[in-house]
Amino acid sequence: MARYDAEHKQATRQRILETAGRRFKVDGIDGSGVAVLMKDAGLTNGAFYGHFDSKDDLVAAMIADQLDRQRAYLSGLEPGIAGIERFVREYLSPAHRDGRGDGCPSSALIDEIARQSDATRRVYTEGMTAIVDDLAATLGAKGPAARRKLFSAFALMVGALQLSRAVDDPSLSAGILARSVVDALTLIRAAAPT
Amino acid sequence: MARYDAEHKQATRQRILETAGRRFKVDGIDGSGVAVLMKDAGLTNGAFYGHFDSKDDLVAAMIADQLDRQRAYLSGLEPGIAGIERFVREYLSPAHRDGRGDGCPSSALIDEIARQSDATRRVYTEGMTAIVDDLAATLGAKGPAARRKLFSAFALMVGALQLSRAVDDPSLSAGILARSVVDALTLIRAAAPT
DNA sequence: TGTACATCAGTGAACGCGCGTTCACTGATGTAC
DNA sequence: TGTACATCAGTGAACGCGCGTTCACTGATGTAC
Repeated sequence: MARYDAEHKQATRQRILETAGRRFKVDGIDGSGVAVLMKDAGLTNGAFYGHFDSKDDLVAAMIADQLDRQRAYLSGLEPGIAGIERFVREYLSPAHRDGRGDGCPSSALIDEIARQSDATRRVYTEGMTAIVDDLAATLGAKGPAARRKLFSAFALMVGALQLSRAVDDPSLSAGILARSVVDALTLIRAAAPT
Repeated sequence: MARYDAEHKQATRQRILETAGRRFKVDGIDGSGVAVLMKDAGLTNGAFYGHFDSKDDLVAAMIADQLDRQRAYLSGLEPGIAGIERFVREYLSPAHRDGRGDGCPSSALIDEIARQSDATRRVYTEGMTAIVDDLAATLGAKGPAARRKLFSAFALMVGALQLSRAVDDPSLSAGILARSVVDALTLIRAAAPT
């Protein structure tokens, strides 16, 4: 292979992270093999270890990357409660339910994250705290109580999306999403200062 | 091996279901091998296929069994809102967070359930609907709107327990549980007829 | 009552396969002279 | 300007291992005679 300029290897690593994120969210972490991940990224299995120490190392990096992307998406919304309402409606939509690969890493992987290495759980905790603190700031809410209220509201969103995916009855699935939009917005409004 | 009485094989099947339920909830479905499951149950790998057609078949039977147990547990609580409050507090407790193996199958496995066969998702949908309808009946609530409200409240409980397990900061984990008790009870009270 | 046999839950070795990981090798290009 | 060489991202075969599944076999007991 060619000798590349300085950014090339970094770009390949980023490409592996992107495609691995999608794969992991669709098939699970245990359900996705390194060889398949690399083929998705247009490479062969052997090249993996030039970019990551191990699959565990990739998992931690991929969680960090996914939460960075989610945070960036949220920072692009209009400020205040209006942007958050938009977020809640998009999150609890049939499109998000049916598009795991492009969706929220928490809703697709949280069961497995709880079983991962200390490093991965650390990175998840940091990423989620950053996101929730951003949301609190947008609402003008401060302090640990506001953070807890927003984590609780986010928990409802994660749980509702997961239930809507697990259930095989389309009208029940749609009903769960619709109801949880109302409930999530109620909890979020209660977290904003009056 | 000995020739056994009529109940023997049924009892063995039940033992496999119990131990598999615990294993799957601790290590995940993809993370638990048939040989290990059988060793847990005091048998060797080959005996498995005398009881189940495949690992997929076991997974569906195990989800049905786990939800049956959860439903039986709920039916043993005192009737009315008092029993439900007790359920919510036990569900969102540090003991449940730290005891995946003995806990709620939804909180441990819902990500994976969404990726399972049609048969497993069918069984999950039926089991969850039965549980939620029982809760609605206890509250004296009826109809699809009450069902949706209770599914939404249960989604909050599932999501909050999962978040409390995924996060590596003990005080954040405890804070999420404490806050979500309050929020879950608010949503459940709002689902009861006035 | 005593013995030969049918039953069948469970055993354990073996199957092909994909897993995570290692490593000797390739080959296009930047650099040195 | 032309050529030899060092670099290093990526290749692809191979490693030991555990996976889900199959199957010929075992052996204690109920039943037939």
